[in-house]
Parts: sequence; C-alpha cells; structure tokens
Amino acid sequence: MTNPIIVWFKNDLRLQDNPAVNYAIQTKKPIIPLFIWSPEEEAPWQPGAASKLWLKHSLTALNQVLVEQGSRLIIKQGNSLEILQELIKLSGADEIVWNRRYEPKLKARDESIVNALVIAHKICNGALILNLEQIKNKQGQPFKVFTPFYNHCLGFLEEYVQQEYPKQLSNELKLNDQFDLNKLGSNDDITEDLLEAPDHWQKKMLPYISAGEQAALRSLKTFSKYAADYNEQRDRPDITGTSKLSTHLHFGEISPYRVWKEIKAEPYRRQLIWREFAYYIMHHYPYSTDNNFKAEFDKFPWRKNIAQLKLWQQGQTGYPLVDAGMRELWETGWMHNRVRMIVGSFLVKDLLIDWREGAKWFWDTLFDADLANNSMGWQWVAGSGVDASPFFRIFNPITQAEKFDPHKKYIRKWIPELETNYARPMVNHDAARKEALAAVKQLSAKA
DNA sequence: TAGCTCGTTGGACAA
DNA sequence: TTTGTCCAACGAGCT
Repeated sequence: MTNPIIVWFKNDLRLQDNPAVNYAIQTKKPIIPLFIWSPEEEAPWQPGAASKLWLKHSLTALNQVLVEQGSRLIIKQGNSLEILQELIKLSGADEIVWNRRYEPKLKARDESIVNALVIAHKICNGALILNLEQIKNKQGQPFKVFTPFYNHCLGFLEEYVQQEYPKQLSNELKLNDQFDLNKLGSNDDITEDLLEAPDHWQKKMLPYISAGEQAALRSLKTFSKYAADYNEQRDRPDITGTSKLSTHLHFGEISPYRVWKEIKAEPYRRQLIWREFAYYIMHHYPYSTDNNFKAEFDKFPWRKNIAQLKLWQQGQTGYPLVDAGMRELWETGWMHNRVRMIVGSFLVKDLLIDWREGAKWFWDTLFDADLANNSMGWQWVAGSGVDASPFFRIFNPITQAEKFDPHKKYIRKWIPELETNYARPMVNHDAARKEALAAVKQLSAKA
C-alpha cells in the first residue's frame, strides 16, 4: 500500500484552486487532510475573537466538502511539530505539503518544522498571486512605494498568471483513494477554544458569517455583477459597492488568482495587488507588523488615555461617521474600507493614541483581521508606514460624512439616537488637528 | 551621478 | 458653489 501524504491546511481552507491539494492529488497518494490549532505559535497575533468564530465555521464547511469526497478533516490541537511527528508515526506518511504563510512567527515556525521533519515536504503558494521573492526594483532592493511596485508588476502579471495558474485552477476535484483516517484517533475538540467569546455576542454575529469556499464563490459571483461600478461606489458606506471578499481571502476560502481572473476592473485589481504589497512589505520588513516602519515615529508623543480609547471602541465619540463605523464593526465584524480610514485617522490624529491600540482592537473584532493588511493600513493612517509623508492628511469626520454618506443613510442605520440624545463631540476636531500637525512637525524638527 | 517627479484614499482657505 | 493652491519636505525610484 502506498504511503499517504499529509495536506496541512492553514489559511487556505478550500479544496478548489488550492496548489497544496492539487499537488497531493497529483502524487496519487492517499491524502490525510489536517488542521492544527496552535494559536500560541502566532502570539501576540493569535486569532482574535471574531477570527476564531469565523474559523470555526470555515473548518466546518471544509470538513463538509471533504466528507462529500469520502474523507474528513483531521483536527488536532497542540504543538505543530509534535503533532506532525505523531501523525507521521501513526500513518506512515512519507510526504507533507502545505501552502506558505508569511507572518513572521509562522514563517519561523515552518522553517524549524522543515528542519526537524525527516519526510519529504513541499511548500506551495496558495495565498498570493505573486511570488514575493522575485520582485525587486532596479537597484535590486524591495520596493517601498506602492505605485512603482504596482507598475513593475503590471509589466509581467498577465504573462505570469497565464503561465503559472492554469495548472492551479481546479473546478472538478476528485480526491485520491482514501487512507483509513480512523487510525489517527479522534479529533481534538477545539470548539471551546474557538467559541470563548460570550454567547450573546456570538449569536449576534451569526447572520454576518458566511464561511467556506462555496460561500466565497457566491460572494465573488455577486461582486462580479457590480464590479464595473466599483470605482464609483467603493467609497460609499451607504451602498454595497465593495467586494466583501476580505474575510474569504484571509482564510483562503477563495484563491486570490480566482478573484483576479473573474474581476477585470482595474481599480479592484489594484486593490488586490495592494493586498499582495502588504504581504510583500511584511515579508521583507517583518518588524513592521509591530513597529513603526519609519523609525522617527518611535519618538512620537502618543497619549495613553484609556477612557478615550474606550469611547472610540464603543462608538461614543460624538462624531457620527466615526461612531457609525465603530458600531458597524462591533455589530457585524466588518467595517467599510473608507470608514476604516476615517475611524483610524480619528484615533491616531484627533486622539493622538498609538496606532497599535487601533490595530489591536481591529484584530480582535474584525472577521477579516489579517496581520499584513492590518498593520500596513494602520501605519498608513498614522503616517509611520510605507506611504511617504502624508502627515497633513487628516480626515475631517464631518466633511467625509457629507461626501460619502450624503443622505446620512449609513449614519442613521448605526446611530438611531442621532436626532435625540446623541453624544457630544468628545474633542474639537479643528483644535485636535492643529495639535496633531504640531506633534508631527516637532518630530521632523528633532530628527 | 544628479536632478526630477511623485507619493491610494485630504483639508483649509482664498478667489 | 466650484476650483486652485498650499500645507513640509523627504526619500523612493526613475532617467
């Protein structure tokens, strides 16, 4: 009997268009589909409450598809290396395959696993369209500015995806003959770990969860119908103008290449490449997930004000668009992109609170919480990131609301008390803006 | 090598 | 009401 191959699922919770799965099928070996729950290996960025809830549903969905194929998902909890070694012993597996992860902690962990495992391993790229290692500027250095990066990629992308991806797309999927998974013992029950948040919160979130690759493909299909209007509508939180694909992409419920192929509208494709750029920056500058990309911001006089941070988190700042966004986040596990920038700008520039506090809150409450995107986004807002010198770019929450929610539809949806006993502004925006500008000016004077 | 241009998403103010 | 200019100045990336 042929020795089996382990497919180690991570943030690639799909069977279609999954290079690791495709590779395993092509070996003709019996397949052991495995997921390991080992959050401490990602600390301090282990999945937050919202992430865990979605993950639970996504794992269930993946298992269902596997069951339809006469298999099932093996779920284990604990130290990844120990679990792999144990399963290899029990199953006689002589090969393992997975899709690469780029988070600094996980990259290091996977490297040590590669060094410790005695069986063959294959590592695929299922999370990104691009091969990050191959992209350098003319000086042979990694890009630090998006536009040159994007233009550089456009130069080869069409040809590259045509060469690289036909072999990765797989609509019809047939798993190989099965290995007797019962030999591997029963699954660990990780439900309690994944559902540690309060019951009422979980219940409230349920309507907003549509996990799994079937749901992801449906979202893509829906978006493809209005993608042509993306550029005009994506800034409007009162309209469904965005793709709503971020969580599916984060958990790998859909292949980014599948999205690229289906959606041809340039403005959206540019966003997809932004996602790649965030991973590229994290890959080349791993410190930037937790530290200012620009070192001079290490001296920025952030304010520690827990009371104000709480008001922001709870959507009680007295600025309608900020509060609407924060409440949308709390109620649904998602926030419209433009509103993310506005609430971020408010925390960092009006309250002068460290971007990392905002990043932590988003990390815990967003279904799509993604280390590369979250850190880059917050650093962009703070002005400490890869984007050059936008410190005077301070969003005005009032004029932004007039521009992008002209009928107050979005604001009214989340702030029913708007016309009755709504909170007064916690700070004066004009004064706060001037203070922020002064703080940054001081920073460059010191440098 | 030196010089040039540009930088995802803006705002205030003046005309 | 709309449009143009400035906000400060740096460093990435190109020519």
